[in-house]
Amino acid sequence: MAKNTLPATSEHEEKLERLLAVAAEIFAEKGYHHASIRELSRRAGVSLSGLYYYFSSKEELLFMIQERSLRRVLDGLKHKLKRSDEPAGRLRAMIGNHVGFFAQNMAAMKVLTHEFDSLEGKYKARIRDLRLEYSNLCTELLRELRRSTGSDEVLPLNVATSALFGMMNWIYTGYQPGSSIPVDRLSEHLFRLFTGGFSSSAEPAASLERRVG
Amino acid sequence: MAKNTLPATSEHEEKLERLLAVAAEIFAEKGYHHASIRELSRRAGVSLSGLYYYFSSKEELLFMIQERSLRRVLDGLKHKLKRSDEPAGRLRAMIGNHVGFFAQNMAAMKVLTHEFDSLEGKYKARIRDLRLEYSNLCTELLRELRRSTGSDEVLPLNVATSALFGMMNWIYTGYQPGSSIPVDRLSEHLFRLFTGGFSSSAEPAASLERRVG
Amino acid sequence: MAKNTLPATSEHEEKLERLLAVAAEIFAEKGYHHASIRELSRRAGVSLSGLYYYFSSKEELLFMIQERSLRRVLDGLKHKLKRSDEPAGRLRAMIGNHVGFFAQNMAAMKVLTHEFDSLEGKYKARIRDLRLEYSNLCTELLRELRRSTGSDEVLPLNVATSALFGMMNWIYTGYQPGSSIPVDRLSEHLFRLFTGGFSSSAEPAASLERRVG
Amino acid sequence: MAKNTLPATSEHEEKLERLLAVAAEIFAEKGYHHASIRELSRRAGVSLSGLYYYFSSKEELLFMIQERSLRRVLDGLKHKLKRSDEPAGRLRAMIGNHVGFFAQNMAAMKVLTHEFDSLEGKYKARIRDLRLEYSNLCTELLRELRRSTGSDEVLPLNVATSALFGMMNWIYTGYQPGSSIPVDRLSEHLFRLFTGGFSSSAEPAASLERRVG
DNA sequence: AATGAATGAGGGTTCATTCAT
DNA sequence: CATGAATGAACCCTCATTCAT
Repeated sequence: MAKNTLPATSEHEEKLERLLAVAAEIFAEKGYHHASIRELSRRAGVSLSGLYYYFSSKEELLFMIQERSLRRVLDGLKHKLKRSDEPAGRLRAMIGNHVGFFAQNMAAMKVLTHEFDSLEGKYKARIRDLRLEYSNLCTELLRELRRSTGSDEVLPLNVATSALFGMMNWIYTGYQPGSSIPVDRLSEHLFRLFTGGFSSSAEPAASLERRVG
Repeated sequence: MAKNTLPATSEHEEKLERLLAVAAEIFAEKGYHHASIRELSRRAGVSLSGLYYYFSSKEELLFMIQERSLRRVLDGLKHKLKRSDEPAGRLRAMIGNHVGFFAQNMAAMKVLTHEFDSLEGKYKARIRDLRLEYSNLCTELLRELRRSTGSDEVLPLNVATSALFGMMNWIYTGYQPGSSIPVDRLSEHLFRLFTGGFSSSAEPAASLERRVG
Repeated sequence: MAKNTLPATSEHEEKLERLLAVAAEIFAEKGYHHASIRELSRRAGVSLSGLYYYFSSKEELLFMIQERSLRRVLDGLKHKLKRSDEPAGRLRAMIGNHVGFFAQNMAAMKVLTHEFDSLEGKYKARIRDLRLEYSNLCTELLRELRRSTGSDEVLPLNVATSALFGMMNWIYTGYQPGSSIPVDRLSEHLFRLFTGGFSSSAEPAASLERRVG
Repeated sequence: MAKNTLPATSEHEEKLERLLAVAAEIFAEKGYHHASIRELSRRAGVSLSGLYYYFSSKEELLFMIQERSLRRVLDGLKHKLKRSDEPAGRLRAMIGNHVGFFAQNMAAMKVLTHEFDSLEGKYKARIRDLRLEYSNLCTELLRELRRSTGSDEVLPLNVATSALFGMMNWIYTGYQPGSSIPVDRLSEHLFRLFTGGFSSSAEPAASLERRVG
């Protein structure tokens, strides 16, 4: 009976999405605090006050950008993990998912990695929870992998997780579009670099030192 | 009497140093753009206008913090590199130097890693040069190491460098003082994690997959 | 069927009346200028733009609240005055009417007493006229009373009128519902307090001083 | 030794006082919420931001106006009460003090009587305390007076206090400068009007009714 | 060497109101 | 009748910086 059965993405949602994209670009370029709603208004072609129909504060804007990015990364990851049972493949999927998403949503991901502390109160708490969920999931993958390779490593898993995220998030620092390696290759490089050190345990490092000593 | 014969470190320099330290803390806490000179004035116990005797703009303040940190890291590294000839030891020295410095100058190092894009014009150019020098030096260490282990890796060295810096810089994200591993152990963990993957080349990764497959 | 034959109180009028009541509450709570049409929209469950079908501006809203209240007070008073011929009874009726109406329409009456100056132009003029009519009627009652008691008071009647309104309007300042005296008693108190001073002329005050001196 | 021994009123304090006076005028004219800091800036000949050197928010401005007025009224009253021991004289002093202060500081006093609810939080609490102190002191004066005249009135003292403040505060509603009675006479009128009713208790009112009935 | 006082530019946000649908 | 979406004007406030002293 209804003229249009509600589409998956309403016009309203579409416009909000577009605003979030533009805002993410500005936040990524200038940093959250230096960015101005007035510039968003200009770039989006919407009046300053008109923006507030779509969000209720600059901070909510930041929150929405971070939340949607994180959710999409997490959902993508969970979906991919269903396809693989063996630990190395699962870690490879995780890295591929993260790096791939980063490459395709550079602005939003930069905001996600750089502007967590710009949030406050409830917003911050909710993003912290999501981040924790993501990071715990990742730590779990590492635990599986370690168990499967039988290495009795002393490297604390949280340090490993941190290092892995550091590698993945830093790689696009100072990135110039077009000047770089295809995402697939990059992911594979990072995967090997990390698992090489992570799975080889203390011994290979020792052997390395012997070899080079 | 000798008030005016310039001592090795003049009173003026000492006070500037103190201001830089306080400023670094504020910048680290709130981010450069959100931080306010007023707060520096408050925390340092100096009048707002009095501050401008020691620096000429907020941006110069940011520049000085970054420049001094980078120089000290670089100088420390160069000094330590003199003591060792073998590639693995030299890389270990580099990681130890960076992580150690980070742990001891958390605020300044956070500013260094987070606020490069907040600089502009000449300031930005000069910090870029120093960063490049540091990063090139690091890439050189990796090249030495690869040559010495004989691995004909396809992993591009700039990717490796990026990944290494990512690991080192990320490790103190969300750091809570007192709740963590001693710096020496942390450095060693990172060293092994990185070199394990970096030096084992494609083969170990392949063997890993065989093992887990 | 009779949807379009205008009833004594049309649906339209009923809804307007409800809106005026809600608006009066908001204006009383926050003051006219601080109150927002958005809040009226929220509390009344009508869309922001939907409101403008019932009134054409925020100021008209304020005007309507004041006008209707004043008219009802005035009409009530005139009606009651028909029942009594003796001056004291007529003044008592006036006070009872005012205080009673205040107690039953606290919000609207607060708006009436507090927000006259928030009106402008024609709206203000029309309310001023009504206020004047009310106040003149009241002054007339005082004149009757004075004549009947034969007191040759020097107290100017407009001062007396002002004082009387002050007493009546102030009494509900900081009023907490339920914590107070019944309206009838309150009216009687005010009536006696006022007439006691008003009718006793200069002499009793002198005697008072003698007594306490 | 000091160049100038600090004067009772520093230049800074003088300027603040001037700003408060101008602000009080604007608040009195347009109401707190409708008044704009921009207009204060214009009328005071100080830049918008320059104002914030003297107060930290619009609400603090309102608070300072109310607090200083109240304190001056209270201090003036306490001082005058020292001179008189007999209850009627003390009440007369109270009314004279209040009305006199109102006449000389019309703007500030209008703000004090109209904009209490525009305050919030701590500011509101502190003004409420002062108001309470004033109102309690006034109630005490009434209690003394009643005791001394031996009248066993049933009129509750808080109603009497309310009525008295209502009379005093309302008298300048719609006041036009120059068009009015001298303050002294006005005070005396109000004093007699109030005490006449307050002290004559139920009997005179009864006699009045008999007379007029 | 240091400061109190002042400023222009710009920030985020709210508001009453309108208009196509 | 009623609404979702949009707007221009105005709001309070903060900031880095300056300058006379």
